[in-house]
Amino acid sequence: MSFRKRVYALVQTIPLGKVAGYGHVAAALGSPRAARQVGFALAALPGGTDVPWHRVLRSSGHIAQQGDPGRPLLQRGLLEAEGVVVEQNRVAMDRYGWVFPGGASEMG
DNA sequence: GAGATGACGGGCT
DNA sequence: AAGCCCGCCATCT
Repeated sequence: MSFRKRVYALVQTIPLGKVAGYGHVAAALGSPRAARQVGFALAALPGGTDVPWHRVLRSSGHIAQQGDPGRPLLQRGLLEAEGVVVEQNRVAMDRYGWVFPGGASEMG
């Protein structure tokens, strides 16, 4: 099982209408500093995958850019299609920010 | 085995 | 508050 495979398996656990950050995904995989690789793995995803890659954004809720202006544009449409409100290529991580199970260390 | 790259993330000004 | 720069880790060659 490669790092990328873990990414695909993990993002598939993101519920509809929610989003997550690359760093959060990487951290959930054991490499909180491998945020780049999360995107690297998602970038390798083909068209028509079973992986909800569009539910993965930057740490600030911003949509990433890949050089292809169509990718972030599609992501924006998919998010809105799920009920996620996007403003200026940004979503309210405060409202749609998904948190992976197992690392539930909220206190208070 | 080593070098180069990239859907990121945080600090400074 | 917004923009620029380097470092990080895994993948590809």
